Amino acid sequence: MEDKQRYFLRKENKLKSRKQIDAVFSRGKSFSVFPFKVIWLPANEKAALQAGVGVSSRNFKRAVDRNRIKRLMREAYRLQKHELEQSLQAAQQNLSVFVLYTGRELPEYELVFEKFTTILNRLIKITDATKNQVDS
RNA sequence: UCUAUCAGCCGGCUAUCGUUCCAACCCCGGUUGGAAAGGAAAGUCCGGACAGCAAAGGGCGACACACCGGUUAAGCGCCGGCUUCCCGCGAAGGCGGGAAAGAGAAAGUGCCACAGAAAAUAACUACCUCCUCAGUAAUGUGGGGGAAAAGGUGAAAAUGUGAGGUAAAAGCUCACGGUCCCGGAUAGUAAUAUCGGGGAUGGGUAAACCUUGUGUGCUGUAAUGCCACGUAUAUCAACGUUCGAGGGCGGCUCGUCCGAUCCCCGCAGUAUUGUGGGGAACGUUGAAGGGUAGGCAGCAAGAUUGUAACAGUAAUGUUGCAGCUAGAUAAAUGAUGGCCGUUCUCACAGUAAUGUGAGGAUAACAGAAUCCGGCUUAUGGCUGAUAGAAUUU
Repeated sequence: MEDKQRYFLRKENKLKSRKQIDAVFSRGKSFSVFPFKVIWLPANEKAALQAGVGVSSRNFKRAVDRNRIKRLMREAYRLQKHELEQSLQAAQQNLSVFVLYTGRELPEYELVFEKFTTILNRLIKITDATKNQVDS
């Protein structure tokens, strides 16, 4: 059969530069999948897909809780992002995504995993739609 | 068994998928190996290291500190001692524990709730005395003065007791005390204690202003140094132009800004040239502005960690031996399982200790961001030591 799918999440796949993040926030479009808010921008100079996660320190005062949520989000993203990558490759597009947690309570891992499935599906739909626009 | 204090530790092994850094290897983005949060990493409250800027000297102001000695790189920390106050024990000398907002109230100003006549230039009642009036008188009315000894109030009422003294009294005088000041002896490094001498007799409050003494330049690792990149006769003002092409500003960079020099014009001269003016270029200062926010160093071997011995009442120090122990930057150290251990609940067996099975939990407070020494705050469980209390034998 085919090779086993690898689930990397390296430095190159993360949205790290302050400039890039500011660009995503100022020019990107967004949608919500409670308790998450997704901001995306169909452009990226450095890689095909870069993603970042964030938690407001207004809702979570302690750094321990913020770290926990960000770790859960990264884990859920890491295990499910390969489909989005394939679809991007097919559409020949680059994408920057930033996911914010807007809830006020500590989430369970199962919930985060589920919600990320729907988030990634919507992103795939969006890329397919833009692809069709380009084609037509 | 419970409470308090101190010290130590926070599960172990393993599977799958991953993260950051380091090293090695090669097919150059993969493989293998190693390392990867805390006692508070927190608050940013003190003190330093390190770095940059500033800097003649003095005064005013502001802020901090305030018994003594030791300790330390340093400190408002820590250790030991002194004084005062509080609590307990004791017949007492004293002992044990705790706290201190521990310089000055005799430089000045202010304030002192309620109660009380009055809270600081004390006369309400009661006391003494003088005058007036009434009355034979005792005495009483009104007014003046003396007087802090008595009363009650209060956290606090003008230094306590006794004697003299007086119309009544009063440190008014005397004796013994208390408190404060000055100078002395003894003990102690000193704070201070004890003893004796002289003088004074002023209520409290400085966590009221204040006074005295001592100390303090400012900013912080986004410090700071270096590299790369960006744009190109492309801002304005002032002053200026030689031995060499850089300097300065900003977190960084560009640009503004300027020089050597170059160009143009006038005048003198045949000419090299001299001189004057203008422009460009550039230097310094100031004002205003655009872009970028990437990389490296700082940045991980140190007032280092563990341990032993020695010195010291202790804080702490010295020496020996062993070890290397996170370095991210939208910020790594994780997610999901399994077994063992610990613990809780239920069921069964057993007099009981306990055993078996099923189910649950696996910890609280909390996440490095330049690094150390402290302080403060948040904190569940287990183990050990010490002290106290209760119960059983």
